Parts: sequence; structure tokens; C-alpha cells
Amino acid sequence: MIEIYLLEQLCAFKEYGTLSEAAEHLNIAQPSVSRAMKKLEEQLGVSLFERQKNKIVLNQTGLLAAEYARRILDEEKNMEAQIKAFDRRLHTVNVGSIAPGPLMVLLPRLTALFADQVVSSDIETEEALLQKLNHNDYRFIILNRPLDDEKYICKEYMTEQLYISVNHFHPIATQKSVTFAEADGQNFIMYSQVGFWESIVKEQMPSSNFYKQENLEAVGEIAANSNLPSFSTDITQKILPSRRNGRINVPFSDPAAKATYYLIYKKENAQLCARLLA
Amino acid sequence: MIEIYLLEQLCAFKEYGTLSEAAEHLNIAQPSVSRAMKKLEEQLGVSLFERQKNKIVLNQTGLLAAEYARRILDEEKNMEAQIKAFDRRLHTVNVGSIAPGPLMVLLPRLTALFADQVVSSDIETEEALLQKLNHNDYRFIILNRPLDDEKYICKEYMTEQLYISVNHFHPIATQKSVTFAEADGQNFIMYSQVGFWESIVKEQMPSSNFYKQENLEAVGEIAANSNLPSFSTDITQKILPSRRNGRINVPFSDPAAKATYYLIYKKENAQLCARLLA
DNA sequence: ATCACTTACGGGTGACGTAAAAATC
DNA sequence: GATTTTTACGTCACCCGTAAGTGAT
Repeated sequence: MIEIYLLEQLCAFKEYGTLSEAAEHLNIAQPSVSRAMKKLEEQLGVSLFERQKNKIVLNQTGLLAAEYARRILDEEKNMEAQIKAFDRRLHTVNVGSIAPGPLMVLLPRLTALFADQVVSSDIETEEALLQKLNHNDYRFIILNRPLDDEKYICKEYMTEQLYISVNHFHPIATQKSVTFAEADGQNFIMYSQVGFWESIVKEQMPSSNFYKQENLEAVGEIAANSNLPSFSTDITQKILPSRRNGRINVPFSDPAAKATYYLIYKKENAQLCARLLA
Repeated sequence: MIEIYLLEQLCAFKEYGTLSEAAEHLNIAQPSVSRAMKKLEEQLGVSLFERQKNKIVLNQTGLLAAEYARRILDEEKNMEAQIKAFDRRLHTVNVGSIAPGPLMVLLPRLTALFADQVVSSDIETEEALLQKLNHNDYRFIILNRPLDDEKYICKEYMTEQLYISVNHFHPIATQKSVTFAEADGQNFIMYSQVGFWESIVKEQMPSSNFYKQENLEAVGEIAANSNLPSFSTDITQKILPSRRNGRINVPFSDPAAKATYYLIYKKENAQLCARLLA
């Protein structure tokens, strides 16, 4: 059989026009290319070049061969990419969520359950989540509404309650609960990766400003050292107890402040997801 | 890049199930296959096998890889075949004719004109000739009728007159000409590769028998030593003068006994054919 | 004991590099 | 003189084979 390196050199020659240029781009010496092209001709039993004393060009057969060579090289490159991608999908559990809260609960459980797999997660919009789920980019996704679609299985997973987080001197600190209307106009320190919560609070408190922080720890740090309110939820209070230091958490009483999360996945991943729900 | 020999060994393993069997069929030693598979895994950065102590099977990724490998190997085999076929077509002038007569004139001229090319020819039915001409299997064909088709160029090339060939004692030997009707009922020695002439004589002399000879020289030999008539034409009389030894050639006067031949070719071969017609 | 795979080691092919020559611009 | 191809020669990688070891049937 004709080895790939011969086809590579043939393609390089076609692309660059001279043996020297081809060799240059292949990072090998020029005589190697000369020899390889002869070997290719010999193996095919066919002449591929018109040779003058110090000039060499592809003949008709050579052009045809170069085309085929390109196709084969592309196919091999594709094979390599596909196999790597397949293997990666096989060894990673990629999860998408509409908000970070459920991931805080899920990811530790996932890494414990699938110790040999890499767990990775994204926070995306519902639209992007569904598209990628369909593409098998995610093993499952988490939405804040149930999904009625034959293609997917949908199971309620958990809820999350939004709180306002203030220091002791803040007027709201003494209240048992608060409404978005009451808090509207306050300026908040906010983590930037809050998913759908961002649109909720912006809609419900249109007069407020939200100072977004890329870094989750910075949110707690800045909030602890300022009078600005921030957000928390029943989940973050449990997972990140440090965030409660010196802060009073008051729940929003509006229905929009309570989210119910649903695990959504294809049937083929039922087994994996069942272990999560167990 | 991944070399072909690795893909070959992977495919062989998939096909035969064990490294030893694969090695056997590849005509190499078994440890070579073992090493090659490891190398393949290393180059892909992916595990392709489930290995137990003395057992090795393809995993999911391996199966996928083997499928891709097969496709690439097939593609390469195809490339090789196509290139060889292309080159061969480039270096051969293949010609098809409805009858052997025109080839007797043409082939010597062709071999003289294209000394560096291999000349080969077939005698086929009109239908087969047109199909293969369209397929570029022939540079040109010769039919016994003009063809009015935009795709092809058609030029009158030569004529051929059919004769009956008898010995001196045969009644027809004294005639200046003969009709098929008069000769009907006679039994003929006939060369088997006469193309369309066979259908002509069978139609025109339905009561005759035709004893076909595969070997052209046998026709002359047998005819010379028998009282049976045979066929000749103005062309064979010129090209094979030995066939006249002791034989009288009497022309058939019927119009069907005279053929006019036409050279038919695609425009792309105009140059080549022009040199024949010059 | 046989079979299947791996590991270790040695050998030879062949792919590559360097150097130099030939030819063209 | 610069560029391009070919030829010659030396080197090293690597692919293969043999032999030996391990574990399973």
C-alpha cells in the first residue's frame, strides 16, 4: 500500500509548485521530496511528472493523483478528529444548566459517581441548551421549566429560592421577607454567571443597577465590605456558608423568586441520570 | 499523520478478532501487530482496545476507528486503480469497430503514427461501441453508417465490398458477379470475428450454413483445401494477398454487400483523428 | 500444554540529512 | 550567482522478527 507520507509530499508539491518549496513547508530536506516522488511513481507504476533538467511539473496523471491524495489526507484528518471527539465525549460528562445553583449540588455528586470521567458544565440560555442537548454535546441539561417533548425525558430535580443579602444596618435586614417592588432601586453586587436569574432581577427591578463580578469570590468579598445588597439563594447559603458572614438573607416573596429545576435528557442517557436522581 | 500500515493492521485485527490471526493474514509476526496497535493508540491519544491479560478486543472508539480505517483503505485502493486506469488510457489508443476490415487498414497506420502508445482494438456491436465510446473507453469507433449526434464528429473513412471466394472448379468461379440469392444454400467457411457481416450473410442467405473459425489463418488454410466457398473483401484481398492463392473472388452485386465506414469520435479527440484522415 | 498477548533485544530496510554536481535562469 | 533538481553517501529511526515471559483456557 502507498503510505500517507508520500501522499502528503505529493500534495505539498502540488500546492507549492517546486520540490524545494514543498520541502520547506514540510520541514524536510529537498532531496527527500525528490526521492519520495520517484518512489510514488514507482509504486503506482505510472509517471506523474514531466521532468526537464532542473524543472519538474505534474503531468495529467499527476494532477489526478494529487486530487485523490488530497481527498485521502482530508479523510484521514477527519478520521483523527472524529475519533478524538468521540473518545472525549465518551470520557466526559458535559452538563448544561440555566443557572449555577443546581450545578453546585449536581457537580459534586457527578464527580463522585463517575470518578473516571471528566465532568464539565456550562451555563447557557434555554435555547442554546436545547440545541446542544440535541447535538449530544450535553448528557443532560437543567431548565427552570418542564419540557414536554417525546425526544426527551424530563424529571423535576430541585427548587431554588432567591434571597436578598444585606448587612445588619440595611433597612431590609429586619424584614421577614421582601418583594421585588420594595427592593427596586437598590443597586446590587452580582455574580455575572447567574444564568436566567439575571433576566428575572432586571425585569422585576428595572430601576436597580447591577454591578457584575466575573469572580464568584469577589462577590462575597465586595459585598461583605460594602453596604450594597447582593443576592443569595437557599442553595448558595448551604453550599457556600461563608457567604453568610455578617450578612442577613431575606427571601423575596414573589413567585418569580422561586425556581423549580428539571433534569432533561435523551432516553439513551436514562441510566446515567437515574443514578443522579436516586 | 497516521500511516496506512497502522490502519491496515487495525482493519485486519477487526476482521480476524485476534492479533495472532491478523498477523497471520498480514504475513507479519504477531508482536508487530501488538506494537502497531499501541502505536496507533498513542498517535491518536486515545484507547482503542479493552485489554485483559491475554485478551484484547476493540472498544467503542476502536470500532469507530476501524470503520474509518476501512473507508480510507478502500479509498486508497480506489485511488490506485483509478490512477493506473487513467494512465493506461492515456498511453493506449483503443479503437472499436463494427467489422475487422477497416482495422486492417487503420491499425498499421495508428501504430506508425503513435509509436509510443499501445494500440488495441475490439470488434463489437454498434450498441456496445457507442456505449464505450461515450465512456471514453475508445478514442474512436468505426460504424457502417453515419451518425448524426452533436456529441460526436462523424467522417466517412472508406468502403468495403464483399466477395465470395471459391476454387476454380466451383460453378460461381466463372461468373463476373453473384447475388446472395444465387449463393443461398451454399455452406461457407467463415472467420468468427467478422462483425456486422455475420448478420448480413445470415439474413441474405438463410438456407446456408456458416462454419466459423476462431483463427483467421485457419480460414484460409481450410478454404484452400476444400471445395467450400468462403468470404473475402476488397480489403482482405489487398492486405492478405496469400488468401488469393488458388481462389477466385467474385463480388456480390447486392447493395448490402457494400459497406461504407465512418470514423466517429468526440471533439476532444479531433486532433488525433485528423492525423488519421490526412 | 496450548493459546494469546506483552516485553525485550537485535537486525535490516528505508526515510531523512548533508554534500556536491548538473543545468537553467 | 542564484535557484532547482538529481545523485551519492552516511546516519538514524523504526518496523519487523525471534525469543522469552505471563496469564488464561
